[in-house]
Amino acid sequence: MLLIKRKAKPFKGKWALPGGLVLDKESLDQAVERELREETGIDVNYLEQLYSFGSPNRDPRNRVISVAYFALVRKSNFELHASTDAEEAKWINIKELPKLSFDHNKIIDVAVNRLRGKIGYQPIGFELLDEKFPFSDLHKLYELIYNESIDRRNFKKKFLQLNILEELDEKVSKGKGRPGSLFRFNRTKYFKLKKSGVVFEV
Amino acid sequence: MLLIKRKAKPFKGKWALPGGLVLDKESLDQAVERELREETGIDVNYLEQLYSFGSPNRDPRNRVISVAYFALVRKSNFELHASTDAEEAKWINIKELPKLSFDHNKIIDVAVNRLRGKIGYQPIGFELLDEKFPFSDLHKLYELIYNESIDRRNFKKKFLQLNILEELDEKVSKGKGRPGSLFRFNRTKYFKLKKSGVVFEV
DNA sequence: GCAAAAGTGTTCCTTTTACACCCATGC
DNA sequence: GCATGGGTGTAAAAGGAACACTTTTGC
Repeated sequence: MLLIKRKAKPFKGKWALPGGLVLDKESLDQAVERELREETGIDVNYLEQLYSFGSPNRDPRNRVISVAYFALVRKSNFELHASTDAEEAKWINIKELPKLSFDHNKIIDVAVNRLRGKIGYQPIGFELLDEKFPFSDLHKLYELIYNESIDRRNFKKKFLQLNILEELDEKVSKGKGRPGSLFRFNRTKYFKLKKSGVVFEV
Repeated sequence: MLLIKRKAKPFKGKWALPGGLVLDKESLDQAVERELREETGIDVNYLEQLYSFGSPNRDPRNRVISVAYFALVRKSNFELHASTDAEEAKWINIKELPKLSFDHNKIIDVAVNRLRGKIGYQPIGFELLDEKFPFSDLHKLYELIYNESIDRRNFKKKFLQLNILEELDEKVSKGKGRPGSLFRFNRTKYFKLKKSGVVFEV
């Protein structure tokens, strides 16, 4: 999770999700991208509206209705384009989340469930991986999100049968063990297959 | 679809989804239930937040951000509790929708897709059927929503295996043909199974 | 040469699909 | 008695789960 440290009251100094107010002439999506850029300096790969939160007392100041979005970002993207210092925005392991400002823990819960539900039938996992990745990264990603172990061989078989990955001629070594081929998600193939009625399902 | 005829400008006299403004001290869900009651006189069985629409010019008057909900209602409920006259609120077959006010056609698109996506893994179809229903009603419902024919025998086999329906001792005749048993969705059974990790999937 | 990770196939079992005949009722 | 819809079972095919040994590298 990418969190920011709040600079103003309420919850000053506590961690929170980035966010802000929608301007008069922009769409919701535009507002999200703008706020994210302003507060964390990143451009996102994937953006999806999550849910709108509107309990009357979720903000101690005023009535605030938040349209929450969730984004997927390659960590490498962030490291390259970061325009803020580490004090203000920080990646935090989702298993070590502190108590956040407002109802933001609840929002994260909803987001994680959405991701878990969606990654099985939409190829959004690639938005979290580098463009070229060893197969084990994909495997570990699914295991992480589902929070359970998946048979390596069956997973690979199934995924390769979908025919949306290309295996490259490059190999990469992770320090120890046999180096593995790099793979790349072929968006074009995916959309062609989707159009012709084939469904992605892992 | 349950539509209302607009009484005020803009789009006066045209069909639209029921809706209105959120009051200061109510949650979004409460606002939906209130508006629905005020404009159509019904209480809903099932309510789910759908999506928030916020393009800057979706309403010609002001900037309006709409948090859309979708509800499922038994038609019989509506006929009983209707508190409005037929001029103001009306059921319209979804295959015969006129062009609606604002971006409401788009909202309905999103809702139909949500329903289609969800009915396969959550037992929300029952919210559209009477409490006791012949099996053929359930079958027809799924065929209608998926817009494709489903083998009657396989569908029944699969559904009964889920073990969340009870077959009653009553039979009902539809005028012609052999009368069929009535069934009832057993919510308690469903939640027990869900808790124990069994997944509903049709 | 040993530890670590990658590559690869087969068998069994479960699930899904396709499909046809009989039964109860209204007219 | 005929038209209509309801009730039921089986066989073949496909898909998913379980599982072990070999290869390449770093140290």
